[in-house]
Amino acid sequence: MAEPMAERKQAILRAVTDDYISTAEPVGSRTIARKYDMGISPATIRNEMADLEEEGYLEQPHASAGRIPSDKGYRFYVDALMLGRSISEVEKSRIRAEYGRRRDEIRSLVRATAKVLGEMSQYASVVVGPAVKGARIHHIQLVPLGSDSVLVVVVTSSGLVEHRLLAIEHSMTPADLDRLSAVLNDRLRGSTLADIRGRILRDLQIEVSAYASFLEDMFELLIDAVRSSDEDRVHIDGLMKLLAQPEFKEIEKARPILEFLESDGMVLSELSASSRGGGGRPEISIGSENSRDELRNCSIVSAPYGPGGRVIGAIAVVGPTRMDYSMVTALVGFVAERLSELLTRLDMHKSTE
Amino acid sequence: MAEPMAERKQAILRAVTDDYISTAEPVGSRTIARKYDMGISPATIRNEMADLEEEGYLEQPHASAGRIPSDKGYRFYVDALMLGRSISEVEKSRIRAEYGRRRDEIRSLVRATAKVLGEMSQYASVVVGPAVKGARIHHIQLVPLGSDSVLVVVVTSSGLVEHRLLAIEHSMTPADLDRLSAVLNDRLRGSTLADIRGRILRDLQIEVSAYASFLEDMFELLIDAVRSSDEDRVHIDGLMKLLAQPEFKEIEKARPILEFLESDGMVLSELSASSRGGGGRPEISIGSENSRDELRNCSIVSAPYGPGGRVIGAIAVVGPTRMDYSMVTALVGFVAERLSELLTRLDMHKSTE
DNA sequence: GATTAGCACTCTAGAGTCAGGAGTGCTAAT
DNA sequence: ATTAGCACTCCTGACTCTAGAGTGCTAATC
Repeated sequence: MAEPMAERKQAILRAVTDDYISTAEPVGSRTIARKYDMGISPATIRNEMADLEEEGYLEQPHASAGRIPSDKGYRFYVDALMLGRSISEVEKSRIRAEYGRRRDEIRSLVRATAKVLGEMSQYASVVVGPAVKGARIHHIQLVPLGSDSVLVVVVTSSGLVEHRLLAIEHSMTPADLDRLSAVLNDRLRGSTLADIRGRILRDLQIEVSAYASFLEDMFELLIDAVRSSDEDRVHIDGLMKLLAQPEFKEIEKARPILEFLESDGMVLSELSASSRGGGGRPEISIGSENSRDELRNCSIVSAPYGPGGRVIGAIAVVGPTRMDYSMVTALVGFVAERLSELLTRLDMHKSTE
Repeated sequence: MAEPMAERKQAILRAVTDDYISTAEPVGSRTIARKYDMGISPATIRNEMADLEEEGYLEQPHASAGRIPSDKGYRFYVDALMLGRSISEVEKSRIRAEYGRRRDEIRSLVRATAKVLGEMSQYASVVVGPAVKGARIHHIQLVPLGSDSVLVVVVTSSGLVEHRLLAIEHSMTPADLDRLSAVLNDRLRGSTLADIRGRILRDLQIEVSAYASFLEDMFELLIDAVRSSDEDRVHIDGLMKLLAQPEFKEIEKARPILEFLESDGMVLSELSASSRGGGGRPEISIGSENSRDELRNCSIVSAPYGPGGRVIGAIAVVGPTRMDYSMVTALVGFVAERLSELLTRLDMHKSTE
C-alpha cells in the first residue's frame, strides 16, 4: 500500500480538480478526454477515476454524475499537483499601488490589506492586526484638551496608536502635563501595558504622588483600551464576493461561515493558532481539516506577517473548498511578504532613534 | 376623491399590514376575520380589501393569494395607522448599558451604536459618524517619536481624534515641537481643515519659516486624512440579521442592498441627504420612495443626531419593506436621542474650558 | 495485459399532469 | 349594507415521464 500514485492518475486528478475549480460543475470522463488531451479514451479515464474514488480522492455527488475532488483530493492537489503560479506583474503593481499612499500608520495598512485581498481573490479576506496586549510602549503623551479633560496617546512599538479621553478633576496646566509625560515616558518606555499594572504603577504613584489618582484613572482606561482593542484587530472584506460563489447561492450554506467571520473572537483564536507556524509559505486548511465544524464547507489560506521575522498578525482568504488555491496561495504569499516588508521598514525607523 | 378613508377600512388595512409584518405571508379575508375579531364576515372584508386594492393600498402577489400592503399601503400605515409603541424599559436599559462604558471617544460610541441597533432591530444598521471635513480644530499636537518621525494628533471640536505619522528630514527636538505645537494651536484653533489650506498656511509658513517644508508636508498629510476618513465614517452592523429575513432567502434579492451597504460612498450621500431634515422623529423611507433604485425592495428608518441640536451624523436601520416600523421607529428615535444627549454632555465639557 | 468501443443501467433535471387547498369575486338572500 | 354560498382561479406539491449525462461492465482490439 501507499505506493506513489501513478503519473497518469495524478494527471487525471489534476485535470478533474482544475476543471471543477473553474466550472463548479462535476466533471465527467468525456469532458476530461475532450478538454485535456492526454491521448487516452474516456473509458480509460473512467477506470482511473473509479480507482481515485475508491482511494478517497474523488467523490460523486450522486450515482450518475461526474466526479468532484474530496477534501483529501484537494489536499493532494495542493501538496503535489497544483502548478505553482506567481501573480502577474499587473497584479503586483496593483498591490503596491494600494500600499503606496498609506505607508504611515499600521491600522490603515491593515485595512488596505483586507481590501486588496478581498478584491483580488474574489473571496472573503481576513486580516488580523497586531495586538495591543503585550505590545511594548514606545511613547506616551498627555495632551491637554481643556480644563477638565486630557487626551492620552499611546504609541506601541508595533506602530499602533491608541488614544483615550480622560476626564480630570483638578485642573492641570499644560506644563504639568508635559512634565508628567516626560516622567511617564522615562519610566514606561519598553514595558508592556500588562507590566504597568503591577510594580511600575506603584513606584510611579509614589514618585509623583500628587497625581496618584490621576494615574490610577489613566491606567484603568488603558487597561480597558487593551481589552476592547482586541475586537478591533479583525478586519473583514469581500463578504459579497464570497456570497457570489455558486456554492453559497442558498444562504443557508453560507450562514455558518458568515457567522464565524462576524465573530471577531472566533476569527482571532482560529487565526492566531494557525499563524504560530511562522515563516514560510501560506498555510492551507481545507474543509474538514478546519478545526471548527462550521468551516467544513470552506477552505482558508493564511499567512502570518510581521516586521523582521517576528509575527504580529495574520492575513487569510476564506473561500469555498473549490477555491483557486494556486491563485490564492500566490496572492496571500505576496501580500504577506509585502506587508512584512513595509513593517520592517517602519520598524527600522523606530529602532534607529 | 380624496375623501378620508372609512374607519373600518383603515382597521382592515392595519390588520393586513400588522399580520403581514409578523408572518411574511399574504393574508386573506378569512385570516383577518379569525384573528382580529372586528365583528364582520370574511365576505365583507373581501369587499373592503378589493376596494383597498383598487385604491392602491394593497396588492396581490397572484390572483388567488391573500393581500399584502403596497408601498403606498405601508406609507399610509406608518403615517396614520401604526400604533406608536415605545420601547420597553428592559430594552432601554440594555441600550444604556451598551453606552455605559465608552462614553469617552466618539468613534467607539458610533461603533457601539451600530452594534446595538443591529442586534435590537434584527435588521441591518448603519451609523454615519461625524465628518472630519469641515470640523473645527480643537487641538493639535506634535508628538516626537524618534529622530525621524513625528506623530501629528488632531482633535476636532466634535470629539474626533485623528492621527498620522509624519516622516521628517531634519531632526527636531521635543522642545522645537512643543513650541511649534503652541504656535499651531494658537493659530489654528477654531479653523476648519479646509480653511488651513489657503491663507493660514501661508501666514504660518512665513512666521515659522524654519519649518516651512515640515508644515507643507504636515498639511498634505492632514488633507489626505480628511479625504480618507470619509470612508471611515460609515459603520454597518447586523448584515446577518438582514439576510435571515425570508425576503432575502435567495441571495439575488439581497445583493443590490448589500452592495449599496458595502459602498461607503453611496451610504454617505444617501443618508446625509435624509439627515438634513434635522430634529424631530425618525424619517421613514419605504421601498420605491428611496431615491436609489437598488433600494426599492427595502425600507430605511433614519434619524440625525448631534450635540445640542446640531446635526453631525445619522443613524439608520435597513430592513425589508415588511419591517416592523413601529418597533424600529421607536428604537431609532430612542437611540438617536440617547446618542445626542451623550454628545451634548461631551460638548459642554469642551466649551467650558 | 492494457486500452477501448459498445451498451445497458442509473440518476438528475426539467416538463407535464393532476388533485387539493386557499382565496377570491359574484350573486342572491337576509 | 351585510353575508352565505358557490363557481372560479391560481398556486403548491406530488407524481410521472423523458432526455441527457455519465457510469460500470463486458468483450473486442492493439
